[in-house]
Amino acid sequence: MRATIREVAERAGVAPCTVSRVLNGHDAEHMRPETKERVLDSIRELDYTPVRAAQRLRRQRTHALGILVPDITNLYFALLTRGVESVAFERGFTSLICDSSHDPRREARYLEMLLAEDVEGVLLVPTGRGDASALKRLVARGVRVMLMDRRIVGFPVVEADNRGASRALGEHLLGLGYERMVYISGPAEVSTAEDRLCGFRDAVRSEGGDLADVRRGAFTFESGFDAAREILRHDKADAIVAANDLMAFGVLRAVEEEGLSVPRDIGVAGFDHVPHVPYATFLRPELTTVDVPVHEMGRQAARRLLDGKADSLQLATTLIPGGTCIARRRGK
Amino acid sequence: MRATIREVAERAGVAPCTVSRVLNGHDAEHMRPETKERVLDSIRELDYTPVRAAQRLRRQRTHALGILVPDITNLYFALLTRGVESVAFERGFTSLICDSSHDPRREARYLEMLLAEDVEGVLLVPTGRGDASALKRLVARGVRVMLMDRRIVGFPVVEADNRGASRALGEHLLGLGYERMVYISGPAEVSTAEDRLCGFRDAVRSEGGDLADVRRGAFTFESGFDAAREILRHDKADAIVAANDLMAFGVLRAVEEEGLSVPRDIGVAGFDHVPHVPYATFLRPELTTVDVPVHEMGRQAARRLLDGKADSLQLATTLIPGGTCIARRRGK
DNA sequence: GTGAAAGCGCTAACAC
DNA sequence: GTGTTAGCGCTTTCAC
Repeated sequence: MRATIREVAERAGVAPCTVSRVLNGHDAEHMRPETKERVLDSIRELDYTPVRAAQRLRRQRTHALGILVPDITNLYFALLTRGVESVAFERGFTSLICDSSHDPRREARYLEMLLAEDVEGVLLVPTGRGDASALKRLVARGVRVMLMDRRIVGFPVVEADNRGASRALGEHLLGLGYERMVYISGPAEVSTAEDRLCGFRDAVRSEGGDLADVRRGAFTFESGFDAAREILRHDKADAIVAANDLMAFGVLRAVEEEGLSVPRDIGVAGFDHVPHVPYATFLRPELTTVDVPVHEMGRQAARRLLDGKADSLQLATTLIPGGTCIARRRGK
Repeated sequence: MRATIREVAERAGVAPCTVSRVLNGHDAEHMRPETKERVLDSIRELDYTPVRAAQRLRRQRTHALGILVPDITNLYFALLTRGVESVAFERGFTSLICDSSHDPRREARYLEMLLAEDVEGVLLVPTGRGDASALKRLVARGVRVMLMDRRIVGFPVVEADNRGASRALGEHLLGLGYERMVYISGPAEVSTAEDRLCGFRDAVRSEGGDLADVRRGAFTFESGFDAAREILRHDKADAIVAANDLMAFGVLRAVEEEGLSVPRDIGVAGFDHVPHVPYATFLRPELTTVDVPVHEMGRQAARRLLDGKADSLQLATTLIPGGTCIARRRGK
């Protein structure tokens, strides 16, 4: 049913290796053009495609990459994934995209699977800082590993300058005159959450002040909503700052239900600018946030991994003050 | 550096085929337990994993599936992809997830790539109805093809009952008393857009009326926003119905900028209930929409493809009247 | 109950 | 310039 290299060779009246040479453009120079033509004709006539498994076995290379993120339905990670995949595709690599669902056990299973698939590299956004063992096993096998967005000690990472950006955000808000800010942080085991909290604290403390309160969320809409409700009932916050936009959306919702308005009654800020596509910005123009160049993060991570550069990289971010996008839109 | 089956065999003092039998649980019954133990020990000690390429070559099966969607950053398709992948993973299949970016040429390139990867099946949300040729080539090669969400004649599909659901939506809105409804449709070459428009028309006409106007959008936020602006300036609509939620979000934004309020001044409806995760519903409780069980769509499509059932399937949908989710939340 | 041997489809070193 | 040949790592038929 399916043509093999031998059938192509027979039909063209040549040996299999000649066909192979044509396919891989090997000694295209030293080959009689008419031979090449005959081979190409046979390939076309038989609709021949090389069997990848045979190539991989023979070449001892898979040209495959694994991408493992905590949640592909989260726009942030979807854009990151796309960045990685685009570079991989350009360079002739096949990407295996996996979704750990924020579950370290699923993460471990997928790493196992990627190992079994003999990927040459893995680009990973880890669920936490736990299982370096699974990663070390990959490295021991010669698989290149590059972390994205979140750090784990001992592995290279391409990440945003979360701490610096968060400090800048804090300074911006202090400049607007807020004095009783409550911070909703993210999961303890995630470096981005920690960095953002630290950076924000840096800013507040350098002014001699401190945060009115810090609560821990889970980077989800619900957890932002619940935390904000609590804050609005008990604290006398003049601003609520969430460690990511998803939680900030929850805050906005809670503020709205309380009959308050942003920024008149209270300030609200997020982080990571989940929108990237226009609609969330349009829906929530009052949100102050920080843009993380997540697509570029994916591209850089893939490039470095493929180029064999095993060192880390920090990407710069952009502060998006509330209201900006609306203004831009109106001005166009 | 990496162990092969022969090394495992030598270390266990058996022949390679015995190791293979253990790995694949073949004649586990007729095997001396101590032999099996010795083999398992060697596997563990050498951290052995079979080379997939060799297995695939020998077995003449890849256990790989292709998933090709127009935009993985769109939550709708991300959830669909996840549904497919979950079933594939459960059954020991590897998924190759691809993103055509709504571009028929990229779509063709990815189909090519999947063919080269020797996938056993392709689950596809086509960009349009154009290139059946690429699909036919796959089928001719023995690759199973299952469409999702959007139809192309001649191929099986798992889709929502868009026409029926849209009719129900129309009847619901008519029941609320709207009389001058303007419809924003989707791209002409996409069956879902066509079906939704037809169904909505069915409803309005069965009451002896007709739509005040029909405009064509591109299923994007921007196109919904722009169309709504036009409508609000020229038509005297009492309701705007968009063929998907993304455009409906654009409509809501335009309505807001116009200083109008939903549903007091104007009704707004969407389709496909993009939220699925709580946050969009929370942010936009006033939107009336139709829930499409898109994760289940993915699971069903994968199951049917893997089970060799090459017939189509329509899934039922659920009407979500505006305001419902807020009410539910408050009640909890 | 286990082993020997062939071969899946391809590539590359070496012939000529 | 092109062909011959060996072998990548695995599974499976057929011996015994």
